[in-house]
Amino acid sequence: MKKDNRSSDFLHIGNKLLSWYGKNARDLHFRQTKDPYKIWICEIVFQQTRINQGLNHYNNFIKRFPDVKTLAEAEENEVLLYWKGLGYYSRAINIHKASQQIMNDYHGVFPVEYEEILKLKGVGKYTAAAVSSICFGGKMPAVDGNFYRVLSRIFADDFDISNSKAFSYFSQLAMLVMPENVGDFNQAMMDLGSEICKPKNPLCGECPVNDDCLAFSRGKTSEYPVKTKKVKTEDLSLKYYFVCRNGQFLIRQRKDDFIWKKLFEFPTTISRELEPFITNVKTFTHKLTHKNLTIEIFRVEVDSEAIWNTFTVKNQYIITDFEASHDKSFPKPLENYIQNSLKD
DNA sequence: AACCCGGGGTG
DNA sequence: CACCCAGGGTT
Repeated sequence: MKKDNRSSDFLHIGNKLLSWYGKNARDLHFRQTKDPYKIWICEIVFQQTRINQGLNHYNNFIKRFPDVKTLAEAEENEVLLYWKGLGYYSRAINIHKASQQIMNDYHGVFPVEYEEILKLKGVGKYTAAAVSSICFGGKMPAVDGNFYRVLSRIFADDFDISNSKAFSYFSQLAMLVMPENVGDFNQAMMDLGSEICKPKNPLCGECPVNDDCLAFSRGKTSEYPVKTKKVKTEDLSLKYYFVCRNGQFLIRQRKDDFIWKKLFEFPTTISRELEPFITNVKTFTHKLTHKNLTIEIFRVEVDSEAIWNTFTVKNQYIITDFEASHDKSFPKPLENYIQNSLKD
């Protein structure tokens, strides 16, 4: 009786998932390609992002940057513009750097080996496994939040997914289940996790592996996965000055630390001479995953060209207007403020 | 190993 | 309101 790592008693689970995937795969057009560039962009766009939320961004991005070379030769700010509103902006910065890595280190040819793909900026073990398996027949499970949920339920495993060892732990569980066709298996797990084995109210009646699911047979799917670490949010206040004159206003680019990396924003301070020009202030709130923002925007309508020039030049602000601001990427709440200003 | 990074959807 | 999402980087 042969007994290697791949002929586990649980292999039939992976095969059921494969055959389920064959009939029930979500109709996503990027599944029609094995172009590693497109799959890579796809994986980055949809990190921590639901398909419906990122689909337009993905399509527009691919249309503007259809290949590695086009992306590598683009300006970083234009890449950021195509990422506007998606969040986690370091993804855009890293994707751009990685495209230049591919041009410089791999002669513009997307690397085939998992270990090489892993060297690209912004590509971690999940993404390297996904691209490798989908495009090149790699044999690594693409372990993500779906894997955690599905596997912890099937095995009724209470391993804490907050634990930093969760990735390697569930990778080993995945190996027990994983069939030969790893690319389709990885995507099957994504679809099952998204459509059937959902975080709340999973559709176990429609699940192809409900016979194999310990959590289901025990009526305890809601207890998995176990996650001890709770999300904590803190309050943060931001104050901006919308300094404008003759339809123009002042902006600057943020650093690549803290939130909204390298996005554009309004001045956060003004000189004393500008204070008399404040005409109104708008206060609103904006929720981020780890922060509750309170944002105050003081509108400063400058009627003195001398003061405008002095302030603008001294602080090296960028002068823009409503039309030109469409070429820059602003944080969501500031984007909204600019849009509302058009109606005033 | 702990912490940080967005925006939108869900129950 | 808490939790989740085709995670990765930094410290």
